[in-house]
Amino acid sequence: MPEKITRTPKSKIKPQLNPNISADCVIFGFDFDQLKVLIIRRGVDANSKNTRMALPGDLIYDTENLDEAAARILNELTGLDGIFLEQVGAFGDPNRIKTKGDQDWLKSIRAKPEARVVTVAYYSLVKMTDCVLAPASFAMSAEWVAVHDIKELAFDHFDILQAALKKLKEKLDTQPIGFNLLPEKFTIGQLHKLYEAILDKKIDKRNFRRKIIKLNILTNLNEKQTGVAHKPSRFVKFNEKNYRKLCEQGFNNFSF
Amino acid sequence: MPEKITRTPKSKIKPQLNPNISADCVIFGFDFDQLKVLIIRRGVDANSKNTRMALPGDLIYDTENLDEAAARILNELTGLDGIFLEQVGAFGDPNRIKTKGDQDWLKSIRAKPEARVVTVAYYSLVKMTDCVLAPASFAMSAEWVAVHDIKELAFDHFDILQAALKKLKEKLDTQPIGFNLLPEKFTIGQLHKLYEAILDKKIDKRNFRRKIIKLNILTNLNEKQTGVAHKPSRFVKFNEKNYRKLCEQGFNNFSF
DNA sequence: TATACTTAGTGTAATTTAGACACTATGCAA
DNA sequence: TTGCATAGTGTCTAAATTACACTAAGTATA
Repeated sequence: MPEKITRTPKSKIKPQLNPNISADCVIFGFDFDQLKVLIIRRGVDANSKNTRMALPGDLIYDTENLDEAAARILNELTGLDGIFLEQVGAFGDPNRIKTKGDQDWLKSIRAKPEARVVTVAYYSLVKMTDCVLAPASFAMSAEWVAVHDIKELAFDHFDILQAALKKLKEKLDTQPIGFNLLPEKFTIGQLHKLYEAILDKKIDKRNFRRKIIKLNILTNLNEKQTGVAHKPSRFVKFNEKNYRKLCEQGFNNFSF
Repeated sequence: MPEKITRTPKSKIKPQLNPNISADCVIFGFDFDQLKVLIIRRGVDANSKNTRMALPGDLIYDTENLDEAAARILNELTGLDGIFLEQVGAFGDPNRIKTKGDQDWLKSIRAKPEARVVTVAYYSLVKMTDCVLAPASFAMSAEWVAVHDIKELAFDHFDILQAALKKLKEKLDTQPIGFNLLPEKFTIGQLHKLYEAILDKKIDKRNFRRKIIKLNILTNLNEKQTGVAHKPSRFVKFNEKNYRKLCEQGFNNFSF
């Protein structure tokens, strides 16, 4: 039996950043058209024009667990709490932060820029409109960038992004997590477009509708779109109760 | 473009163990009946009878990457090289090594037993008969234990084992990795039993055979079982060429 | 040497799922 | 009033899944 452990008062008062372990977040959003990622820019110095694009991340405190560290980073940058967050994995090549450009940057922000750092990557699904982007301690600025437009990132962040994308696609195949990227009210057409954006392929409209409707996890709202230059769609919302019921039955296939 | 980096001579000559990062391995084996895991025992002191069961693991060197660290641990314990090895994820609760029993043990083997350690877990599939179990630096002894019989392990190793099992099951759903647990020559009946052991459920014999045979990744050998008290089965072997061909076509469903 | 025991090896029918495919409806814009 | 854009709907075919029961061949035993 694990015993109850109290943290040392010291660490409670002054939590220490661990120089060897960081957390990075791949924060996905959807603008009803493309899959986006929240990318931060940091310069070598405060006024630098020589900025680098990277995933938001930070060293972790010795008092927080990995999930908490990721949630903290997400919160500092977006103001959001209680968000879908899942680990991608650990990335720890000894040379992952050793290119010249990365080192110049690190020297400006870390006490021990040359320390070996293993990072634990997370991915998160957020409603873009809920985000209030704040200049967090670790970022000069933050912006949404279309996944397709990202060709290069600092450190090994491009690899991390690709791993997160892969994980997201796999997850989407077995669980309807896409709702996390949409507002409370949405249309089936928007959901359809979201799946196409994430899976990066065309999905037949009628087959998609049939399959998602059969799951019985959408509740029809008596409300139509307004102000759109086409036939308005009915709004639906995600039915969490039915979803839980479905999960209990051991539901695990939702691939297209 | 990442620049070419040379390691400092210092770290080449005297690699340092990083006190904050470890790797743990969940090494699976199959004895034609049950799914087994390689479990080590360590005592508080050399002659201790008060041993604890744990997963093999060790702090990592600052010069090796995470995959290499896991491969090193696997190799030190089993003598094996070039083995299926996949990351499960990082486990880093600040209290994961803080129970009294764990600390007593750690004090006997680590320079900084109270240091916060994040561990990166891997799982591996090996042919049990190929293993030559050696008392590695981090183990008093090693033994194969049936997964079903493991109720408790040191640290958070029980959680890690469960996560590895989950990952293994998911992987088995999309790729025929089970061959790694069987000898070169095996029977379809043995493979069938392996799937039942891993997925922990009965699978219809005829449906299993039909599905695996249709994949065309088994080569029939002109050799029968001998010395078995029943109708002998024909041996087959895994056909890697056909498997690669299959993978190129984007094969990804092998669930039962 | 006959019988029991054990696993090998085989086919079919019913149901469910996946995939391809085309038209009408409705609101706004020009 | 016409055009434009997306909403919303059904059917057919092929493929996959599931459930299910007997004979074959070798060893062990009485």
